[in-house]
Amino acid sequence: MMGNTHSLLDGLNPQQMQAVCLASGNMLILAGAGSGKTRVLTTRIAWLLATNQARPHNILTVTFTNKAAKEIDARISAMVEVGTQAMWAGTFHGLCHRLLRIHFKEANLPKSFQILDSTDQLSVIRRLLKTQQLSEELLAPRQVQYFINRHKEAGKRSTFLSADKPQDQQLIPLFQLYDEYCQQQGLVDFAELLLRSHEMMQSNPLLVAHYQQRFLHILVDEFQDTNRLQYQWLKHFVGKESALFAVGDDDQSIYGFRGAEPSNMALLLKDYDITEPIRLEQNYRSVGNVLKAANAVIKKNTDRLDKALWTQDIDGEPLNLLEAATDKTEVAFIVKEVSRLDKAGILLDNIAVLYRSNAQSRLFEQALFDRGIAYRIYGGLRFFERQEIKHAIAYLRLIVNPEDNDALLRVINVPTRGIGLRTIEGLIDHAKQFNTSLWGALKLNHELPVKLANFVALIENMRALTEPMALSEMIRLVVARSGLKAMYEQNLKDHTERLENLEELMNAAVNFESDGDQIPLISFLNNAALESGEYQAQHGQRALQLMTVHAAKGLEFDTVFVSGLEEGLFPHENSLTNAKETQEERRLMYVAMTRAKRQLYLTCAKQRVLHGRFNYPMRSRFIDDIPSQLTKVLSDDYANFGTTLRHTMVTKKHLKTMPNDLPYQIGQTVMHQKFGLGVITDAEKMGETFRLTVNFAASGTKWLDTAYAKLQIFDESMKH
DNA sequence: CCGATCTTTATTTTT
DNA sequence: TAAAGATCGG
Repeated sequence: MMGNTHSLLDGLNPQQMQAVCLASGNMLILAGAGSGKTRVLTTRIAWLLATNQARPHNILTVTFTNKAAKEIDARISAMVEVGTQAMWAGTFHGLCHRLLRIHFKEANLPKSFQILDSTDQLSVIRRLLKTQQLSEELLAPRQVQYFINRHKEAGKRSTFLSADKPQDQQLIPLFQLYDEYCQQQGLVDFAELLLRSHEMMQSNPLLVAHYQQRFLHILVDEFQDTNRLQYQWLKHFVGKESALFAVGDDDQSIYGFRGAEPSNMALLLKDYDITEPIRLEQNYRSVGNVLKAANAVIKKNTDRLDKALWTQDIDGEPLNLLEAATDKTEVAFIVKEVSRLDKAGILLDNIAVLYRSNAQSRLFEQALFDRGIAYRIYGGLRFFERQEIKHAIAYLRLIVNPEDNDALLRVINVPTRGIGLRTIEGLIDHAKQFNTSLWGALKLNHELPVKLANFVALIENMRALTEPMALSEMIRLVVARSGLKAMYEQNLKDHTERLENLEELMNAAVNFESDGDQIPLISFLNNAALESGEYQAQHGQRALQLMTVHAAKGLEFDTVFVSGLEEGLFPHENSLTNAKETQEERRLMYVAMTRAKRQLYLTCAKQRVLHGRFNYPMRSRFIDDIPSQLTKVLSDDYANFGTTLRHTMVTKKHLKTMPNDLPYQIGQTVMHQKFGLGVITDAEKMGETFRLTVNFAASGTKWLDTAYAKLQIFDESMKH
């Protein structure tokens, strides 16, 4: 089983070598972007195995995404001959889930507890607000959700909170009520997975001893993204005999919104007496120009441990900059460029299009489809969050556990079967009265209205029929019998896609049919909440990679397009009021740029449709932070996109509202003496003059009358 | 009391 | 734009 140890270590630089071959003890590796972080992590595992310092079951590897976990597993398998099944590798949430399944009793959970994803969580909260007679206007469900999650991620239960602010007086009891409801229903939200297993370990020295003995090596990737609870959770596993190996980069901390505390890195040094972390500062990924540009952007952040990332590589080509006329021409340009690169021999897998938010993927999808370019979108509308999938899953959940109120409410009238709001309210009252589940209330009543009786019969009938079936067959039957299939077949608008997704659900189920440990259906249902759904087609096929910047972390590509670089989109407008969040946006930009090995394109549009409206954003501050000698400005070549352009501009809305004698153009950048630079977003004729709506970079939106306001048309050539 | 249709509204990032 | 809520006709 001994691999060749020397070939494992070939080509590592001294710092990487030091990290891989650490003898014992805990260590933090400060690893800049592209410095071989993942390589060090995986090589260390392979080295531990190859030199017999550890067996697979002694190793616990924690990552942040399922994709990263798979990647690590694949790389190790390629390096060593030992099977890695006994190794525990996964996300914090995945690992906690595993723990709770094994030790459900110690965690005080029912055996068949279900995981609540964020959408489910929100609807539970909505319903809770309703039962408490609290109007959503007074207390936004999202705010309640944020309150609960934020505290759980800090390791706090409602009972440990004191109402400092007046609003907390309402929120704390809600938090408590929510937790009671989840406990009673056997529901576990994402943060609860962590908190619950943390508490379980805390009160269970035997378990702690067991796992400390088992896991001699605990490796954590992307350590800068751990939150306080995750940090405390990790501590349970680090014993006298075990070694914690954490890898991170504070410049790549992009999960602040999820409670990530980059300060955990400093805490780690202190708590584990690490005097000197190992620093990996040589970048092996990107050419000089890309690295210089990325450094110029990140340098503007104040809260950072300054690092000196350098490369031996050549400068390479300048970065390509494009300010397109519209979001459509931006996409058209990128797609055309991709097709050119493809023909020039760059593999499509090696090209990525990145964007700030998932909604931006639609335009690309359309354009790529039209052009016949293979593409693969990661994330996006998560497979298991689509309504048709949720409906199907709710039926399955009801079959497993009829007491599942949420599942029942979701499908009792989907497809519509004449059970309306009144009936359901009556049912809820009835259940409350007899202190039972909704299903219990249905069974209690012997004179059920026909429609309700039919529903009960349907569920029981499906349960009986599917009992002997394989999982995928079971899903097929449920989709057909429940009427979901017929419902989507009738609905011509989106029927193909939804039916295809249901079909895909059956395909995904096949993978769980041979899961020996558990009842396939149960393990399938639980994975549904945690897996983001890499079940998209085109597996193995060479395809252009599309994803959010968040999803791209840890990956690298020959050529990278960062699109939608506009103020309000990237940096996102929700982050502009908060300096901390603006810094996170900047780190996000840094992550995006450093994904590129050889070529980097930065693009933005002067006009963009957002939430179904036209917007005229300024280009992103991040573009202006890059020294102009590193960039080359491209044009989106109007002639080629004339059709798309005309299509966008000549909408009814524009014909109606745009006075044709307007001396300016919508979308034009103008300079105002007092307000500075801005973009004209709207115009209205007011008698002889016009009232312009101008979005100023510094001071926001203003209305200006052309009779008074002196606006200077801002010449593009002045910028560069 | 249901269900279809109109209206409103809220839109980041991930597990 | 799309999903959730409010309204209206049967």
